[in-house]
Order: sequence, then structure tokens, then C-alpha cells
Amino acid sequence: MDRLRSFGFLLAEVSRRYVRRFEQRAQAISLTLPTCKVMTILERHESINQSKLAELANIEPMAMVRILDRMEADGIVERRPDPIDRRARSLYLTPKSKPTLDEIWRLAALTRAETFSGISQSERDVFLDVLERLESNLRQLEDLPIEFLSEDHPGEAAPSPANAKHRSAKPTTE
Amino acid sequence: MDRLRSFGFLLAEVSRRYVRRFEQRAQAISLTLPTCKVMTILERHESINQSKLAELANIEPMAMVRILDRMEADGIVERRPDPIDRRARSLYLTPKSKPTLDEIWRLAALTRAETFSGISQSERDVFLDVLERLESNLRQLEDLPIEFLSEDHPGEAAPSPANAKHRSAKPTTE
DNA sequence: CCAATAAAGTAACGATTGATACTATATCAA
DNA sequence: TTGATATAGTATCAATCGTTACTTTATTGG
Repeated sequence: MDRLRSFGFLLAEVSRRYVRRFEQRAQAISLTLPTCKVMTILERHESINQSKLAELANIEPMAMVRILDRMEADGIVERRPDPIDRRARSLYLTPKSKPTLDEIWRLAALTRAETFSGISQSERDVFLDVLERLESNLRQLEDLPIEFLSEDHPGEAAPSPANAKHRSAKPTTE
Repeated sequence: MDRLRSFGFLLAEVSRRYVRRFEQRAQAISLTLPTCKVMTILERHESINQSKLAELANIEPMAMVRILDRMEADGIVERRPDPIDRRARSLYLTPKSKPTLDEIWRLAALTRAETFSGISQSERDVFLDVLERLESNLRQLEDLPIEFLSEDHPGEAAPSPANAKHRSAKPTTE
């Protein structure tokens, strides 16, 4: 399984290249990737507040503030006071954002098409399916303690992320 | 095809989570991901110089300087003057790096095993195969000009015959 | 051989990001 | 109620990162 050896590097590399390709297109309409992400989330979650949005987007709240500052200045998002929680601010896309959103999806489709050139439909299906399951696995792993000892299953077989036995990890030396 | 819509975000998310999981382990032995990457490349390319290394690793030369400064201070890499080019410096892993490298591969295998839990062998095969081809596609796209208009060749649905040089592994969805 | 140009490596500086902490408001327990 | 704790949003500062340009050495064209 030497091909799997540097799987992580490969994955990161593909992601990096894909994101860069998309961003090159996005910056032609003055958008960054986080901005696009935020817009696509707001599209489906009108009136959400910043912390919820930050959580959905997996973006730090402070980073979200800065992204929204920019977006507000550009007039594509509006921060209204939340009527029932005076700490919070409800977020709304402005009408101006609509054509931009269409454009985002178009550029995304373009980048995807290029990238998946030569990959058959059945391969795409499997790939997407696996990718989603990897994310699910990683999401579950997130709140599990980190194991440092490989319980040596034969071959490349995997310990289930469900085994929550915690032999404690080394305390992070800092 | 709506599942593909936010493919880019999903890909980036999986990559981010995977990398984070690995880095959490790596930092227990005081290593960052770039450091690990550099070490694994040096493992196969003794006496390479910094620019070549930077190119292989897809890391900016200036960033590479900083990484190597750190590594040199930690005594895991050595910069020797290149005998035939006095501008350049040949890079060598020290003996001290050997156990660290073993550890890197061990942690990588661990992270991989966790992440691929529940994914069948045939699915892994297809996934890895596609991932490599995506990288190849993206690499080729890199030096192509960016198109902004979706040319309506089959794109999303059908594979372009030109690139269909690969075996079509039948996905057994287990 | 001698400019002129390019390449390896790095320093210095500005921009970006992440961590900490602060303000205001909400919630909860007694 | 009221004091204690938690949460939303943000300012501030430190660390990180990318860019530009500089130094030294190679290479190349006349």
C-alpha cells in the first residue's frame, strides 16, 4: 500500500490546487473563497446570526467578523439587529447578491467540470460517496481523544472511529 | 447533481480535517505538516538543493528557508555547501531524523486508518485512483489560461475520450 | 574575457491570520 | 430578584505568511 503512504499530502495537494483554480476565477468578480462559502450558506439560511454561521462554515468567529465587514461594505450582506436577542445580529443577503451567487455556482460548475474531465460517472459516484463518508468519519473523530498507538490490525484494516476507549494521549508539550 | 454543487467546499473540508488530525499527532513530536512533508521528500532525494526541494514540495522558497532554519536548529537536517555550485546548499537528513521519519509514517498510517474506517478495499482503490487523476488534471490545467465561459462539451456527464486511458474499475459498493 | 542576465538563498517589511480578552446582553440557579 | 456563568460580537496584539528586493555566484552572448 505504498500508494497510500502519502495520501494526506496528495489530498491536501488536490484540495489546494482545486481551491486555487476556483479562486482565480472568483477574484475576477472580487470574491474570496470564504466569501463565496458564506454567501452559499446564507442563501439557505436567511436571518441566521454570526455565531451559527461561523459554526456552519467552520470559520472562526473573529474571521467571520472580518469577512462580514467586507461583505457589508460591498453591499452584499446586511446585518440587522436581532429583535429577540440584542447581542446578536441577523444576516441577510441583499438583492445585489443574487447575480453574484449565480455566478459563483457557474464558476464552481466550470472548475468541477475541468477537474473531473476523464472520470466516468460511476467513478464520480464512488468518489463522492467515499468523500462524504470520510468527512463523516473525520467529524466523529474530532471529539474523540487522539490515539498514538496503532493497534495493529492486519493489513490496512482500520480501527472504528466508534471505539471511544480512551487511553490518554500524550499531553501536548508546549 | 446537486450533491456535486458544493464539491469544492467538501473537498477542502475533508482535507482540512484530515490535515488537522495528522498535525495534532505530529505536534506531539514537535513537527508541523510542512516539516513532515520536507522530511519525506528528503528521504528520497538526498543532496537536493533548496530550490529543487521547494519545487517538489510546492512550497515557496522563502517559506522553505524558514522551515529549514527550524529543522537545522533542531538538528534533523544539515545544509552543506554544494561543491559544484557555490550559491547552492545541499541538504542532508541527519541520523537523528531516522526515528522521527519512522514515527511520521506511523502517525500517517494511523490517521489514514481512522479516516478510511468503513470504506471497502475496492472503494479505496477507486477513490485513490480518481484522486490521482484529479491531481493530474489540475496540474495540467495549471498552465492553461482560465476559461470563464462554460463551453458546453459534455463536461459534467461524459468523460472525454482523450483522457480515458485508465482501467475502469468496477465499483462494488459492498 | 566581459558585460548582461539569471538563479540560489535570504533579509526585511507589509499584509493576513489566530489567540486573548473585553463589552454587552442573556440565561440560570438559589 | 440577584449573583454567577455563558454567549454574541468585536478590538487588540502577536505570530505567521507572502512579497519584494538584495547579495552572491553562474551562465550566456558578443
